[in-house]
Amino acid sequence: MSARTTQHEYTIKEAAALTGLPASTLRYYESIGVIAPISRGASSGHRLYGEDDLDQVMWVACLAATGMSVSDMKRYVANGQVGPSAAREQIELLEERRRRLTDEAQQLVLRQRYVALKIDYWHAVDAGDEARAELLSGEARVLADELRRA
Amino acid sequence: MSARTTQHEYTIKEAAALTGLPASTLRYYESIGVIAPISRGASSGHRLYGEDDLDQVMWVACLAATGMSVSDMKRYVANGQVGPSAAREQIELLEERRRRLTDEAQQLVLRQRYVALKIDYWHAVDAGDEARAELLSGEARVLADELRRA
DNA sequence: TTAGGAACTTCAAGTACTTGAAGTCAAAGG
DNA sequence: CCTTTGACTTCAAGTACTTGAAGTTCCTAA
Repeated sequence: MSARTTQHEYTIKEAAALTGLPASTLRYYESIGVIAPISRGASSGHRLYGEDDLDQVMWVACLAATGMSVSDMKRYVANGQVGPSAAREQIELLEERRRRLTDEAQQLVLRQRYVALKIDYWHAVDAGDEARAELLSGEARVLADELRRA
Repeated sequence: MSARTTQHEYTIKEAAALTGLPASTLRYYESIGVIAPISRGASSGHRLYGEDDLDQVMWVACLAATGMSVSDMKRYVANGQVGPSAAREQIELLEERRRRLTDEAQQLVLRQRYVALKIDYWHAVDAGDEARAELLSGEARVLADELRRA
């Protein structure tokens, strides 16, 4: 590393704002070892986040956003510090994430169709169109049947 | 109510898929009284969700999705009953839910791209392709920013 | 310099699910 | 008919925060 002399330091509140994680979660992640211990102010004992700390927290925030569990994040971050030797495990972890995201996407499409159907249904009920409401109810049933086959 | 003779019934798995709430959450909500007790199969004891039950669960799912606490949902459902009289309010909530699902879908696509990029990155590292790893690392950073702002 | 308030600290308890264990039930294949 | 497979059941324990209490420190302004 080169010119780190001008390393700015941030309070927990600033770090929270910059990474999008609540301050309470930052403390929690540190307490269980998902992120490394943050240095403290000499007199205050308050946490002081450096640029490097912020990078790490942002990385963890990304993993959390993809739905990775805390224990997996812990392992992933630990491996990231080890280096290229952990590439295989990184890939395995990420492949698993990808599979889960694909499943999620399929579920999401189904849900979008169901909600759209329900909106039409309540419009029909509101308009007193009993026949159309019944029809749309049937379509919801078809959607459920499709689900059984999938 | 009129032609409710053709009322279709759904398993907890189907109800979960259609409403977007996990089966475990459906049971949990029922156990704490957020949703009414669901009728059971005569011999099996398994829950059987009717169309009306599904409407109620969908309603509760909408409330939950907007961040309402469980205790508030309980009070809300207990006081203001759910029915055709509330069609307009149902539609409003479902429209909001549709918007959120659209956002979720967009977010999901970004996450898929992010994870795919990270997989490529680690493959590059594993293959010792420094240049490609560096390139992909930069791309991931751009995408991470997009992910956070979305 | 001293008072007040905002922001920080730890620790314990609460919330809202989520998962695992152990067992029941029902349709499909031999 | 019997076994296997898979979805369901309850209940207890675990997870991932989140909130609240009680106390300390920082900052501003009189």
